[in-house]
Amino acid sequence: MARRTKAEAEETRRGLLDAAERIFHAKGVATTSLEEIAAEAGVTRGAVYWHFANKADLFMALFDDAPLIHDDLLAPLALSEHPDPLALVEELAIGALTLLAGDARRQRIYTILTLCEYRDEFGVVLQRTLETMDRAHAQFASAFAEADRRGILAPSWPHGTAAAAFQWLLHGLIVDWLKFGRRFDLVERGSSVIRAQFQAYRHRCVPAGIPVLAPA
Amino acid sequence: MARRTKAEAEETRRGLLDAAERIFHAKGVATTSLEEIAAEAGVTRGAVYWHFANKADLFMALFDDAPLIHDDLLAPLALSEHPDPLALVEELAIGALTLLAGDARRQRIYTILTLCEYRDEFGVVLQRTLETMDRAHAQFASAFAEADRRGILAPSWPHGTAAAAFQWLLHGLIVDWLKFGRRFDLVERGSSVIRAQFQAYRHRCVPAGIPVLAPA
DNA sequence: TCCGATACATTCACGATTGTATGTATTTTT
DNA sequence: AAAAATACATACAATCGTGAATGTATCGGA
Repeated sequence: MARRTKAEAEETRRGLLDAAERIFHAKGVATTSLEEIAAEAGVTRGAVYWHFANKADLFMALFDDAPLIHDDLLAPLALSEHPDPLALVEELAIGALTLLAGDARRQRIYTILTLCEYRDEFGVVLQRTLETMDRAHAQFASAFAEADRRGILAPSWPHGTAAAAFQWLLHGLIVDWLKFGRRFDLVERGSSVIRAQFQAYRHRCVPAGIPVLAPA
Repeated sequence: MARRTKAEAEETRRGLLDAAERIFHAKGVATTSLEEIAAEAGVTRGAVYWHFANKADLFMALFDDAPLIHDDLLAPLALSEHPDPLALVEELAIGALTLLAGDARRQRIYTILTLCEYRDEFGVVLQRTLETMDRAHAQFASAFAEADRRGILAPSWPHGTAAAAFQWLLHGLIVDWLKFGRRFDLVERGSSVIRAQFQAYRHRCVPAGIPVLAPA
C-alpha cells in the first residue's frame, strides 16, 4: 500500500477509532491488542502507530469527540430558564435515557468508560470523567436550588441532597442496564423511577385519607 | 524450600489471596502478573500455580469467601420481621455504609468487583454478581411490598419502583465513592441522602404551611 | 516534473507472561 | 523407617504484544 489522500487518511483514522470502540466494548480494553484493532479496521499495526502513539493514546482519542451522557443532559440545562426546574431536569433525564437507548455508539462508549480499569496512562480519562460528574452535580444542584427558591422542592430535600440522590440514581440505573447486558427496558423502567423520584421531590404531597383543607 | 505443613500451606494460600487483593486494587486486574502477586506474598509463581490453576481461578477464589455489600444488607433483612420494613431497610443500608467505610478489605473487594473488566473466564463473577443483585432486588421489593400493605409506603411509590430506586441510588453512591478515590464522607453524605429518600418513601408527608387537621 | 512529505505495510528485536516440567526437602502415611 | 504424597522453587520453552526501524508507493507542492 502507499500514501492515500488526506481525506482517505482521515477515513482510516475514523475506521480505527470505530474498530477500537467495537472491540473494546466486545472484549474489554486490557485484553485487546493493537493487532486486533488494525485487523478489524482492515489495516495493519503500521496504520495504528501512524495515527496514534500507542494504545492509551488511541483510547483517549476515543473520548475526545464521543457523545457523553452528561453532556446530553447538561447542554440544554445550562441555557434554559425554565419556570419549573424540576420538570426540566426530569424531562431532560428521560430524554437522555431515550437517546442512549436508541444509540448503540453511545452505549458502547459509556460501557467502555464505566467498565474499564483506569490505571496508569488511562487515568486521564478518569480525571476527565470526574470533572464532568462534578460539573453535572453543580448544574443539578443549582437547578434544585432554584426549585427550592420557587417553593417547588419539598422541604425535606436540601437541594444538594436532592441533586446527589438524582445523580446517583441515574448513574446506578444506567450502569445496571449497561453492565448486565441491557436486560430491561431502559426508557420504560427508567422513566417510571424518575417520575416517582421527581414526584417525591415536589412538596405538594398529601397524606392519604386526610383532607388537606378541612371544612371550617 | 520444601513441603510445609497443611496449616502453613493454607497460610500461603491466604497470603496469595491477600496479595492479589491488594495488587488488583492498586493497579488493576488486567495489568498485574502472577509474578507480582507471588512476590508480594513472598513466594514464587510455583506457589501460585500449586494453589490455583491460573489467574482467572485466583481471581474467582478471591470472591468465594469475600464479604459482599449486598450480603451485609440482606442477611439481617431476610430473617427479621420488623413492624416498619422501611425503617429496617433504612437502618440496614446505613449500617452497611458504615461497615464499608471502616473496612479496607471490603472496599478493595468491591472496588475490584465493580471496576474490573468482566470478560471470558471472568464472566462467571459477573454472572454471580447479577444473581446477587437480583436476589437483593427481590428482598427489597418484598420489604417495600410489606410496607405498602401496612400503609407506610406513599401511594406514589409502587413497591417495585421504590425498590429499584433505592438499589440504584445505593449502588450509584457506593460506586461514586469507590471509583473516585473516596473523596467524600461515605457515611455522612450517604446517610443524609438515604434518610431523605426514605422520608420520601413514607406517606405521612405534609404540605408546608397547611395544617393537617384543621380545627373543625 | 521532480522532490520531499505522507500514509501506510512489513520486518525485526526485545521484554513480559504464561504454562509446564522438573527438582527437592519435608511431611504424612503405612 | 521406608514410601509416597505434598508444597513449593527453579528452569525452560513458547507465545504474544509492543515499539521502532525500514521500505515504498503515492500525493501535494514548487
